[in-house]
Amino acid sequence: MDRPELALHQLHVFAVLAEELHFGRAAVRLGIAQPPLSQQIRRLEERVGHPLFARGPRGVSLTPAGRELLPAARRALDELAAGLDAARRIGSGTAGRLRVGFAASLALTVLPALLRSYRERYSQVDLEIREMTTAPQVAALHEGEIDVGLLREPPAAPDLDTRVILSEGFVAVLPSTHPLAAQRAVRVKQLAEEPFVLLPRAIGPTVHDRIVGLCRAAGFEPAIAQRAVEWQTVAALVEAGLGVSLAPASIRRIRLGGVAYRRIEPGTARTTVAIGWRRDDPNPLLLHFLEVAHDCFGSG
Amino acid sequence: MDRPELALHQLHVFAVLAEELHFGRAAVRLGIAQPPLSQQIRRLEERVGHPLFARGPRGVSLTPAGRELLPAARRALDELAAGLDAARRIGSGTAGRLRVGFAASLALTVLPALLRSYRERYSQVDLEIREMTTAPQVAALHEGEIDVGLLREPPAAPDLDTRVILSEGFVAVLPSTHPLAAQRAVRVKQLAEEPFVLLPRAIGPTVHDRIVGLCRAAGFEPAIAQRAVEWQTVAALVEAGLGVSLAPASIRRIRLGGVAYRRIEPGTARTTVAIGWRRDDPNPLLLHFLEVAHDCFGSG
DNA sequence: GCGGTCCATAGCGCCAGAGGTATCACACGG
DNA sequence: CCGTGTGATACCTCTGGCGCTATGGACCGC
Repeated sequence: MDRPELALHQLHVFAVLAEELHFGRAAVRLGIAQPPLSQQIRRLEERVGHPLFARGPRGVSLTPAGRELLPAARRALDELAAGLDAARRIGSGTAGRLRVGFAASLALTVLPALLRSYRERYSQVDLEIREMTTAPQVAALHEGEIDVGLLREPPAAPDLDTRVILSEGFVAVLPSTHPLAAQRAVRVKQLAEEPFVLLPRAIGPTVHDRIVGLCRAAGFEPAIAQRAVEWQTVAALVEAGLGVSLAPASIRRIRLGGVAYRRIEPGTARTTVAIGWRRDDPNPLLLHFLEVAHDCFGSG
Repeated sequence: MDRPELALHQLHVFAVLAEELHFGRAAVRLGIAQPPLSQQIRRLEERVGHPLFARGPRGVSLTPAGRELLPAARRALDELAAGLDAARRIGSGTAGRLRVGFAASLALTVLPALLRSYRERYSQVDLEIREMTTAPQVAALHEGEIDVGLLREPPAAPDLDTRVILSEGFVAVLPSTHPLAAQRAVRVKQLAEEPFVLLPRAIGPTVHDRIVGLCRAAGFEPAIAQRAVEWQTVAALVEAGLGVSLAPASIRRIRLGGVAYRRIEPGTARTTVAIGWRRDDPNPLLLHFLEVAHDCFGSG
């Protein structure tokens, strides 16, 4: 590509004059005096190599060469104005596309609140959310496949930054008719003989292993009677009496009439949810997303 | 439309850097040193208001804002390069559109030679030829409907310039078997008893009236036995024995085996063909057309 | 012929910015 | 730990060209 021969400024002047077809009026519209306008046009014509306007005593008219150049000039000006505008919107983070990965265990808890808040503030941003477990999220962040991830138990990765947005305990999920639901807190050991409803391990290996780990720490292997791919379904199955479950506390947001959530004892076990991103990612949308997350979940 | 905020030059620099993704190489391609390139990019980024490149130690990459601006910049640059090129071609008269009016009596004589010569030299010019008699041509020139006209017996019009490209006598058109074809020249009077083949007056009133005038000057009213809208047809009808004709000498270019063209006496009557154009027309195609006409038909 | 309209020309002041050189800061690899 | 390659920074020069005012010159209508 050759160096551009024309100045955009002159093309603008040209376009205005081509509309007015009158040096005086065009100069007024441009906010300059008439002689400078004449100069600009002359300079442009010199660069083009041919006259663009035919000067008459009753105003001016375009020459064929001018008629040919005009649409190109207009398109170029519009193109740039639009492109610049779009670039600025993206640069300022008020528009663009943000690809968000999330762990399945967050699909009905932190994710909706976060996305809703974000959408409210940045309605022009195209959010692309993708469900994936923690390890693939880390890989996808590295590959640039996603811009931000919502991770359970964030691993430390060299090029990634993470911020914990939620640290929560576990709760027992019980049918409200269950005897244990009468207690304010449930000892994990008390669930030893109960059938369990859990997510398949493949969906959320991290949280799955934590839950199974809790049971083992209490001295039993949970008897998994039923699997369900969404926490909502897990809750529904518990409500239907198919079993009990242990889940991160944020599951409380799923409110079902026949389900009771009870603090467990010991309550020391906690699981963290973090937001992760490429440390060197300059994308302003990311910063905004982090801000929104901060506002949503405190200074976690 | 607002004043443009960017300099095309910077967009060019931007586009090159976006291709190379390396300040050093881009600077070489641009033929400048590296620091000025850094400055250009910085200036552009300042105007846009956001970084366009993410600088890394192993080269640079585009930010989302940069990715958004790049296609717009490229399109604008291409647009302008193409538009400028087209405008120059038109300005220099090597491309464009030229609307040519012509009198029917020239359709098979001067017109083809002229157009062929012109097309050879200016192959990119879009020639639009339109058959019309002299008076409408003059009007069409005034209206800007045509750019140049080929006129029989050009009238003097205030805003039009004309140049005679051909001044020719008349010839008798005879079947080659006709007794008069044995003579080298024919007196008009000798045609008094012959049936005539002529164009309808509406097609070429000027030349038609000149021919009828020749007969009257020789003392008779021509008996028009047949009309034909093209001179080629006239010649063919003469060949077929339907009559004789009088025609401008350039009709000789229509070569038919059974037709003889003979000089007439007295040979003083001449008809002129002129090229006409708007005096103030800046169209360079017109100048070229006049040049070609000059070369084709001498400095007449 | 005179004033009005319209564009071109001349000459001037001024500064944004393009380009240069020299040097720095940083990251990475041996 | 030091060389190498990357881009950034500092500082300088110089000029292109933008805009101004004042004036010229062509044309038109009254």
